[in-house]
Amino acid sequence: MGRVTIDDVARRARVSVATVSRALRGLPNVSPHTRERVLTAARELDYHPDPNASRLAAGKTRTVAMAVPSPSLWYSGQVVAGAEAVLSASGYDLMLFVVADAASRRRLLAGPDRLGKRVDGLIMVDCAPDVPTDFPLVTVGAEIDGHSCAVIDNRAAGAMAARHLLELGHREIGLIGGDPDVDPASTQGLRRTGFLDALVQGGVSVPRRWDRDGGFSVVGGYEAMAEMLAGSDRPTAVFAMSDDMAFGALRAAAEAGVSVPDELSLIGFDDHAIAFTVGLTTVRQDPEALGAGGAHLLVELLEDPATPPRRVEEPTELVPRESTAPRPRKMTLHLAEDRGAGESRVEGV
Amino acid sequence: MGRVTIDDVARRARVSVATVSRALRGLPNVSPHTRERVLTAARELDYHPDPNASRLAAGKTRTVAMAVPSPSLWYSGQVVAGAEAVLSASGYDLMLFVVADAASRRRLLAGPDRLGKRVDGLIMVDCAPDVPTDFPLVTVGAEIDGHSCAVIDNRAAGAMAARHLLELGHREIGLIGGDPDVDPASTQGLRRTGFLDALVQGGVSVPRRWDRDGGFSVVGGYEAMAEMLAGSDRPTAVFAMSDDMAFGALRAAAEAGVSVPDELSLIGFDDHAIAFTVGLTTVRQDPEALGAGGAHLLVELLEDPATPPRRVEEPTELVPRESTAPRPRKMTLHLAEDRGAGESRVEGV
DNA sequence: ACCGGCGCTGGAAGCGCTTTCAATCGACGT
DNA sequence: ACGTCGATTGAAAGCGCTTCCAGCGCCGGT
Repeated sequence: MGRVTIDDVARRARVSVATVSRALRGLPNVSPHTRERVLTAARELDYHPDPNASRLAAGKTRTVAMAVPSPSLWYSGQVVAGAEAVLSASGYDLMLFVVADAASRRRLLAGPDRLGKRVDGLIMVDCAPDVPTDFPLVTVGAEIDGHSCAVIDNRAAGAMAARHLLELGHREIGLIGGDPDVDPASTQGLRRTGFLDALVQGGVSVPRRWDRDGGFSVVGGYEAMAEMLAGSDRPTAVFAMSDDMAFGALRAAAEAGVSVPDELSLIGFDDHAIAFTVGLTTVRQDPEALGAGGAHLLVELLEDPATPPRRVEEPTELVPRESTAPRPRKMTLHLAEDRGAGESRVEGV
Repeated sequence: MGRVTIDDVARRARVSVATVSRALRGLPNVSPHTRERVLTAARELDYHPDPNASRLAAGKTRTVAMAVPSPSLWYSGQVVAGAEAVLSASGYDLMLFVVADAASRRRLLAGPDRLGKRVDGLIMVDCAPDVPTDFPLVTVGAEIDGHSCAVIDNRAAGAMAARHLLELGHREIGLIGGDPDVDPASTQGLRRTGFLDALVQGGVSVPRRWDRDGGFSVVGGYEAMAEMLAGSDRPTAVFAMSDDMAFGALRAAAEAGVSVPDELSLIGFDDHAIAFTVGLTTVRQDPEALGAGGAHLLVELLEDPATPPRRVEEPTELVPRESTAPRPRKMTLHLAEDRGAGESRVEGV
């Protein structure tokens, strides 16, 4: 088995290999009768063309690569799963590359050694090529000129979280995200500015000490929240830019004896499968759909290289649960007459 | 770029393509001087051999496949990440296949169409080939004769969970696992019987109504626990065979007003990144190490096909946290004289 | 000085498939 | 009945690399 070549099929069907090749690939100019004979012969022999030979001769691999920065994130897993499903349905194989740092990302594209010769196209998850390229690629999560992408409206989603907090009356608001100085055009940059801008519209701004980097990991979120809570003054609400970080934050709050949502409202992002479990209010996105969308886009592009770039946007949705609540009322009395200095607060119901 | 062939290098180095091929691959019978010239030429031209052409001619792809049943599980993500790291370090590319059902699994191996011609070897995660095969493959999680594997001692790990519960004094114990009638030799079969057997050793058996299938998903665990708690009598402790299910179970308990660990102890399995967040007692395993181990095993096998099968076992560890506690004390008074019937219970401290 | 070897090289035959390009065969038009 | 055109089909030339095999200097041995 596995040793059947196109010659065997040709011999059995009593035609030339050229005809077999054409018949099997559904090309025109093959009489129905001949085609039938070839197909039968191929079936009987359990023939399957050697993909490498095809590739060598034709330049197609029926394989696409996927570049993922952090494969162990829940989000990444979902995206990959979504993409795999449509790719395999379309007859493509999936090659997975982890591009944790810029170096490996560059190597992936710059070096035609790997990619170009091994795969027909590339799906980049939440990252983009460092240099422009004409290699067939689409992005998921991130957006970049000249290429199709499957994304969510991160600005709007961030704003959604902000408005939710604002509507609950919160004014002292913290943020657990990634690097505060990240590229504003990146996925997390948009989410961040969308959130911050909406807050500003509501007259609220986030002081730097409440704007922390949680590294998008559970323990990162834990530490960020712990530090925020250790400060002299605390926010009454916090937006964690991923549910993973929110879970960590929840723990930190519990350990600090800060009750959620009574003293602190927390909203996450993703609607991680586990989120409902702890009653986490969050902004839902569907990474599996994103992955599937990206895969569709790429297949479309490979099928017809002339396809112009498209942008498909998956919806996003606020999922209110138990981790957010109206801001605890605080009355602020200005005691003008009293000892000259400022103000003091009295907590009320 | 990318159009450089071995001929170009040969021409530039003023040697034959045969020599270039040998020199580049470090084969013997090339004089140091010649080799140097070839390497230089290759570098200057930024030459990279076409993997497809090599494969066609030599039969090697420097690519390995990974078959994963449920790619979106936290466990799977970790395994893949671990494997990817060592594979890419060893110069192999990773192809990912999702084999959700037996059909796709069979197709993957039986049909030499895909695998055999595309990859040098295969890593099967928590699953095994349906038919014996001599294709180079190793398993992760599962064990199977004749092939190397990277595993944990599921029996021992299951027993560990059982003993923990037993030591806390629990006697009414429930189980949230997969299909109760699963193959006892499979990953979950071993974990299950390890747990059950250890319980029996402690004189405890799990009645069927407390032995539920949680499908290894969060909501599956939720539903399983909800049903268990809805019954007339409840266990005082439950072992969820994955943390995901445990998270769901935790939620179900909360909704049922059953306090953990006061009224119900819950122990999970995995030590999911989020587990510490909810104080889940669990049995830790390191899926990333498993993936890395499997990858090593496969690389070893590919490098030297004569390598005999090896079994590497990763350690497992009980991580006691807040979700388990001593069994609530119950005194059972046999009121012999009283109204004939059996017994009644009085809860004590 | 002659011969068997050994180390290094180049020539050339594929690996299995795709793709011109030319040849073949009817059918059709006049 | 003859030339033509389109639909089919086959022969053959690669795709870029590996590898078998033969050729060639140059060594030590006799």
